[in-house]
Amino acid sequence: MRNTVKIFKALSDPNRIRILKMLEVRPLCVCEITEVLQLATSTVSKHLSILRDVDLIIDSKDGKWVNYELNPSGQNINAKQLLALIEAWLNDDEIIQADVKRVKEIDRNMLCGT
Amino acid sequence: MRNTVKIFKALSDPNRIRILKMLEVRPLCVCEITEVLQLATSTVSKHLSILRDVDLIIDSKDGKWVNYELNPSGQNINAKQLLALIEAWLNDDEIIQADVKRVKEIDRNMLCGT
DNA sequence: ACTATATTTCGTCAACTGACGAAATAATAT
DNA sequence: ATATTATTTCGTCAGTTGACGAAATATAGT
Repeated sequence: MRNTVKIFKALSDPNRIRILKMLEVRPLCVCEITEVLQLATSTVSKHLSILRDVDLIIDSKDGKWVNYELNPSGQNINAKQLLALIEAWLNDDEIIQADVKRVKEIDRNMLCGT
Repeated sequence: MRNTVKIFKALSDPNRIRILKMLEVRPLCVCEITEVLQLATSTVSKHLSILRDVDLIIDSKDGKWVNYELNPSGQNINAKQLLALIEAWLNDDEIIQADVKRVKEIDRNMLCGT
């Protein structure tokens, strides 16, 4: 029960939904997501930790970057099923479409480092 | 997007999840749900209005009672898919099992009326 | 009309959430 | 070691949420 509520809470925020839809395109680092959402880095980092905490996404270090991606072979059945639903949702949404377009344009080497 | 977030928010509360799982057993009136959850009537009524607002449940008047039930032929595809998921979830949960048992014992004529 | 019962609406309050900037931590490069 | 860049953690603040009781509304029976 606790876990079920927790995962729904994790999905109860537009910015976190946007992050999940962006990660459908490809894995992203914090600075790329920050650029698209136009939020403070600390805010994005918090959102990512909430999503990771309920197994919707996983992270991996890559040098000074941290890559986040959708949790593929999720051991968490709830997370897996919800991710599958969300993949079919919101693809017509204006904001989501703009985010996806932006994700395809950006490159962490342009954005973050010099 | 707004609707998607709203429906996840509706599901982000343990008492509202308990209500949905109780309604899997049978339609219930506010006083029956109040008895099981042991909350103030006004609180339960508010929870129900939140669930109804996102098409997870529907209501119908029956004399002085208001019956609530899961939204069967939901026009809202999101709600429909989520209800299907939740039906498969939490059936091993202690609280849910106790609620279901209680729902089967109670009768609105005992509880509310004389 | 009056009473009783079921439900909803309203106002209030404590707890939680999402936002930010500043400080702390981690890794790379000089 | 020092500087630079990426990310996380912490403290703070405004806005939201879930709880309650009291008052309002709706229906049934007398």
